Amino acid sequence: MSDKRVRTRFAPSPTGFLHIGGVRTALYAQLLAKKHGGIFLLRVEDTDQARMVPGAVENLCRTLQQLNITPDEGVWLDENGAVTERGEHGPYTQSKRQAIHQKYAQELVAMDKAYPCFCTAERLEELRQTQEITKRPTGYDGHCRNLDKQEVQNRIANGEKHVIRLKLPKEGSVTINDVIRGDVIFDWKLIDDQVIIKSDGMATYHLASMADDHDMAITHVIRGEEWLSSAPKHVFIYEAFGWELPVFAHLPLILNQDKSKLSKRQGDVAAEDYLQKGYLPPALINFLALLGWNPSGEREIYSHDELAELFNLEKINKAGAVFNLEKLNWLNNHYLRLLPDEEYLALINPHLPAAEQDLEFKNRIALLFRERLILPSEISVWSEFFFADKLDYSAVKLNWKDHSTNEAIERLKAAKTWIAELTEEQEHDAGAIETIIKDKIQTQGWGNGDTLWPLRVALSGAEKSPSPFELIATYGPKRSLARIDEALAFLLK
RNA sequence: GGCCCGUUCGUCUAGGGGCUAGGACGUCACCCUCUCACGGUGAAAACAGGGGUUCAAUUCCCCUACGGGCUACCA
Repeated sequence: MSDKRVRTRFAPSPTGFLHIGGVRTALYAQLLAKKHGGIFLLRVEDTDQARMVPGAVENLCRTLQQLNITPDEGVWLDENGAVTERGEHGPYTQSKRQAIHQKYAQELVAMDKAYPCFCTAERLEELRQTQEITKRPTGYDGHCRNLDKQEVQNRIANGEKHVIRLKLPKEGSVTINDVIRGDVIFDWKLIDDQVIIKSDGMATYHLASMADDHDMAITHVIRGEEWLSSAPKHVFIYEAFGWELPVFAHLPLILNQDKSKLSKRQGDVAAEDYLQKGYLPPALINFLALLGWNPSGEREIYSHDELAELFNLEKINKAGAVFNLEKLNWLNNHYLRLLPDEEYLALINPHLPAAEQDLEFKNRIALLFRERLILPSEISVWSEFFFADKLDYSAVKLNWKDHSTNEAIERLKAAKTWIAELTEEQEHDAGAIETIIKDKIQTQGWGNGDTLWPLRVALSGAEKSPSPFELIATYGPKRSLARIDEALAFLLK
């Protein structure tokens, strides 16, 4: 490679949500640009008017920016959240480049590398059906490939509807050099004369994307594997114009559990859904980066910056990768635990009852369950008993194993006096509380189990919960004593 | 059907002509322990199959099987 500046791009079409696979494609493009001090740009491919979804561009940009995959150039969201463009190579929205695409198409026609085609949709449909019935490969039969020039001019002058097709070689082969897959050879005779300008005047992907990649000085075309089969057409266009080819990298697909292409049916594929559920951007980035690429070694955790430093196209895997939600969950828990307390608390607070006014109490609860959470929203289930007016003890056993109820009552009464004696410094210190209570238990000659179990169940109303020391520290003495009284009342009833 | 791509534990992967094939998630066991979670220790778990090449193939080549992508006036 020459030392020219690396320029990569992510070029989605605004047909709805941002697919999680698209996020990875965008991420790799950004990572490569970052690594080489280059430019990562966002271009919107909206040449198919029929599939346009209102608001999709904003949504796309917002999701990308939330994930810190903000483009250096091209389409982006300004401070007010409005869609704008920046950069010298614009416009970056393909529908605004129609005239440019038209000009390139005419040049191709002039060079005899493309031709107008007047075939109707009906004729094409008939052709396909005949081919299918006779079990021949489907494809355009070249009906308009060699029309008389004068006839073509007349028909166009008469306003006859037409498209422009590529005039591909009929023999020989073409070799695509892909950084990930090496040389891939295709026979020209098997490749269709692809439509590059539709009858509505809009270019198709094949022309639009190549023309724009060239005009925007893209050095590395990073895209999904589904494009590999059409790469010959793209190389043909580049070579027809004598343009220097970009580096091609066709990424392996992200798959469902059953190895089919990741689809909506089998889980969430929209990046925004993950964000909304509470998956953290660094966790998502870490996870996606390692889905199909690995810098070698045994590390699992990488920051966005570290990824940019280590990234390289050559180490991308060839095989598709199953989207492993379990691992994403593990990563999210990991990143949740790494968050500064302030940020963590801000994330959790919305999931705690708004009616509870004691913010300190709520914060202690949030911190208590931190290592158990995969998603912030899960706090509401874990912490439910803290906010309940009354606990229901009927479903749990307050006495330890085969110990008696009277024994449980005795231990709970003792615990009340211990809690009442806690100093202000001790009352929210689980460690100190543990030392004190264990010491008291020992002086009494009691056992940890027969004392701590009733105490913990009295405080939580549940068989499974954090330790009684943590519960006391989280509740504070007043609420702790009230809970124990509730349990006592239940036992003495 | 045709063309193209792929195949290391269940999953993500490391490795690469000679290794006890390594790590992570998940699973299981044990430890810690009043329960759960965390943490610690350990276990089960893979080179798709068949031919070559080679002193030696999981690694290189070929074939088969299986999986996937493409086969639009969609991207």
